[in-house]
Amino acid sequence: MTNKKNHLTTGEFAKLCNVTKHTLFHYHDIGLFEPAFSDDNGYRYYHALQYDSFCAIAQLRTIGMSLSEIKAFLDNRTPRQLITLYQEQEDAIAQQIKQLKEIKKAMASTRSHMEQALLSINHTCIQYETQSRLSISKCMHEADDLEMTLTYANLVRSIEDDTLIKASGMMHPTQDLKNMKYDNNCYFYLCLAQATKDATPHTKSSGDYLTTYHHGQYDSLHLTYERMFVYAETHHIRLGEWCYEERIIDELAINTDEGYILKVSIRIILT
Amino acid sequence: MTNKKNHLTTGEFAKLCNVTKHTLFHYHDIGLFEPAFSDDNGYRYYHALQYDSFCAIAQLRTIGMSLSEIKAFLDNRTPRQLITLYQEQEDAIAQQIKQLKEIKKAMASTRSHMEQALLSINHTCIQYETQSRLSISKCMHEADDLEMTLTYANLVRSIEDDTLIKASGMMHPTQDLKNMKYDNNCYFYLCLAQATKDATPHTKSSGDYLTTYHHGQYDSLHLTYERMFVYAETHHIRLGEWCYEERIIDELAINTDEGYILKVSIRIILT
DNA sequence: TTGCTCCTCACGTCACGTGAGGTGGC
DNA sequence: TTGCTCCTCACGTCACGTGAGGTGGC
Repeated sequence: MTNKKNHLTTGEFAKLCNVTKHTLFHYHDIGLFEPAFSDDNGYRYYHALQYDSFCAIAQLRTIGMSLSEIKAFLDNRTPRQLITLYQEQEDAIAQQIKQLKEIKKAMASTRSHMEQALLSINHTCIQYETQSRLSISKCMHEADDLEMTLTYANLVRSIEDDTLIKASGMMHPTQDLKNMKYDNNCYFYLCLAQATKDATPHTKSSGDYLTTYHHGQYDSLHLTYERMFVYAETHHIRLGEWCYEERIIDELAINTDEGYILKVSIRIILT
Repeated sequence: MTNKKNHLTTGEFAKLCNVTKHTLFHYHDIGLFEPAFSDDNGYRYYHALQYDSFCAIAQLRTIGMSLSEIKAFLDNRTPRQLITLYQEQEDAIAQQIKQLKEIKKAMASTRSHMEQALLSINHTCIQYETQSRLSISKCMHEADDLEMTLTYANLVRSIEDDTLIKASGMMHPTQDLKNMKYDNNCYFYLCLAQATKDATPHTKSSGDYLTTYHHGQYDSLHLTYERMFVYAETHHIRLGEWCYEERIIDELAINTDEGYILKVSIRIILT
């Protein structure tokens, strides 16, 4: 039997590796990493040179591999295999970085919209917006809550899982709203980080938009539109075809009963 | 009691939300998200308008919050709270991106070192290297395996948890190696992504290095050094103070008994 | 009635963490 | 002997997933 003096107990080896004893127990249990030998009384003894081996496992853990993947990899390891693994990981990381950047950007944008919304209560102004491509739902006519929800949920499900939704809302034909038909020919839309193949596209063109942040319930939305139309008329502004209602402060920021904040915007046609 | 016709069963609502029924069961269990009402026979019924509420939870899940954190957040949600949360998340994401970039870069670098090592077997050449700052261990004299491991492990533990190790190895005084004293005054070193306060720094200066990829066991390393010293002498090359042995292909890529590949490099002093 | 859905246990997964209760070595 | 370490259960955590076995509605 190997001399115990040259070996480390579970506790000692764990301290060396900066993990708890239980991690070593677990790795032993699943056969991923075993002590150099065990005593008759069940005591585990690790050899100092096993440290390298443990570090290899720890390294693969940090890149997110599961213990069974690590076992499989180490059982068949070759320099070529490692090179391939790293190549794959680098690609995956590049993907992740891209995703994270998009998420971060979307959050910052949402934040700034929220800040603006909290400042400008029901106040109409003119804002410039850049062009954006929207994915839109099927057209809705006099839809009830259930149908609307189903339509919206279908739109959300139609996009790929890892596509980020940067903004969402509803759009109405301006003419219908002027005629006080609030549930005719309206669509849900999503503004996505990447364009999706499946969903129907709609281009929200760049330009100046007559903009109001609507605070409160949906049923007072018609008042906001009426104010905007009056504003347009008194200022001799011609309005574009579509009215966009974008969700700025919703369920995520506030309880349903307190009312959302919507950013209502209608393009200004230069005459 | 509310009319069932206007409501969705667990299965229907789950499909809408793109999750399994069990997710809804679980959220119900922990009181995170409950059906609009339950029937006498225990059937759960969800209202279409609850979809928004579910989406809020799903959104917070995608940014990595735990269910209890989500519950706590939603219980106290305000637009201000959300803005703060997003700000924190953005900072955290920026950190993550930085980390991922470093990991990716380190992997690519390791990969290219490995590729080179696999091509250049025991062949001596001259390579230019940029300056790097190394964190070094305490000095070792005639240390055995155990002491060496302890020293190396201490060095590794001395750096902060999230600091990436880009490369590691050992350095010897060139003079000692020339005198065939292979375990005098040698140090372990780590090349870190960020400089750490605690560890002792050592600067590996930029310049041309006499370089060999040593394949095989440690005990044949002296042969490699002898070859390098002969090469230096025949080419009238003056060598720098330190010899660096960097681990290129180790436990992670190959089984211990097959022997590592080390990159041995000694700076060339211009005369 | 058939076929589908609903329900509630109860146990599994993943990589350990956290004691409890008992033993062994210096 | 004291104080520390070692061990093995066994159960907990997290966010569900996976059946089993039974019931209910159209």
